[in-house]
Amino acid sequence: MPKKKTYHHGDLKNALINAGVEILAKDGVSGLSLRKVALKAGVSHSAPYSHFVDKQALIAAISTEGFRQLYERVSAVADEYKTKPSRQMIEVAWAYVQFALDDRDRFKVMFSDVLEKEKEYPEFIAESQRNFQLLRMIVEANQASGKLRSGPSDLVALSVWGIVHGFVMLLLEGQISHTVLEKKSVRELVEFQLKQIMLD
Amino acid sequence: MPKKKTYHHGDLKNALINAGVEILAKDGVSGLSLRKVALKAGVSHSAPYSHFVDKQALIAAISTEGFRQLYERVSAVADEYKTKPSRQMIEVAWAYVQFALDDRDRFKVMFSDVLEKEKEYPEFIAESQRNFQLLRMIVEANQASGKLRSGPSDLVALSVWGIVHGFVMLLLEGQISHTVLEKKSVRELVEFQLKQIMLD
DNA sequence: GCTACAATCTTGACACTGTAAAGATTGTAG
DNA sequence: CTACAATCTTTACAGTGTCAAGATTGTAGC
Repeated sequence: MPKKKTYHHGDLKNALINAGVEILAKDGVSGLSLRKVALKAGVSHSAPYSHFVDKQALIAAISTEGFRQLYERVSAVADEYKTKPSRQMIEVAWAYVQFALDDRDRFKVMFSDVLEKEKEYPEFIAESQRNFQLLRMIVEANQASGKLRSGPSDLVALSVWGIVHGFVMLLLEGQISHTVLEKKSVRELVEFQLKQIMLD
Repeated sequence: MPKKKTYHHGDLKNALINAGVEILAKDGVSGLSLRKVALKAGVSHSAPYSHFVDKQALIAAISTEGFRQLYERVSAVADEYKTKPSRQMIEVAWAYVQFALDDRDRFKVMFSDVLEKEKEYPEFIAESQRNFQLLRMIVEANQASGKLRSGPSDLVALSVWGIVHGFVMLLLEGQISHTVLEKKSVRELVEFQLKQIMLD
């Protein structure tokens, strides 16, 4: 897609989101400023305000887009292992972990307190709930094949998400001791985590 | 403790930490600025630099202090239920959750990406590992009484921490759907989470 | 095709932030 | 009592989010 230097950018909104993701990957969350994002997108420092009322709004958009991509990846994996109940859960969890490790700072932004008033961003809420519903369906499939305890699927899904998400967070924060990481690979650790909660 | 208006504050370092905690509770993480902290402590905006090289360093100190208090509470509860293996784990988890809910923003700061280069703050690392070792001991006690699966206690501790911590995070981020929260109290949800991983 | 409008982008400004440098004040070791 | 080191203030600067005013441009209606 060739870029003409017109006054009107054409697709600035998405350009800003992408620029934000790149900056996030390179400079981390503390390096993410509206002005840098604007600069990277090749517009003036105030241009973003035509598309986002706030810095928070841009962050919300970045997070929302992140959830969309997460959904893509997880649902693809879930689909791929649809016929293998014994592996589906671990592969889904692994995809989740990889997504986090792939883009650590974006993942952190998606879940951490950077976005303060989530309630004000309905798209963000919708997209994150869509992810939860996906997990819930996967959980129900696993319950049906006896891989997971029965019980309210939303609560069990919460457990599964919690155990994996908690692990990822501790991993990203560097709170998992070096000695543990030396003994097991991350993949093995995820597997171990899941085995604690899964039946067999 | 009466405050004399001397040039030398006397205990500015701790005063700054406490001021930081207060501001965190009132204005959240985005409202936490070095200058406000200094103002609240009654000193000039540059005074903090005599005690902390960075804003990050102050945040590290706040987090470290938070971990100390968390240790206090968790170890007290663990001790209290030392002779009741059936309840110890849930009470410990509940104390953890309450600690988070008590001071949401400080808890978030302790675990979220606000503190970027944790490695540079050995006290912070030490204090958080001390907490993990405490949990590990509790886990070993629960393994001994058959409440938890056997296996490497550090890994099992990781699972327990992960499942509770993940739940708390999702709770704090408002990612737990309203409908779930209507059906069960938070305490019940914690219990449900733990039951997924505990034996009986 | 022309025109008026609305969307988009730029410029300039402001208050607030973290941080550095230089100097003022004070406790304390010798 | 004095010199020094620790502590605190003052001043300054670049970077930040945000707002208001104006410039540019696509486009709907004639």
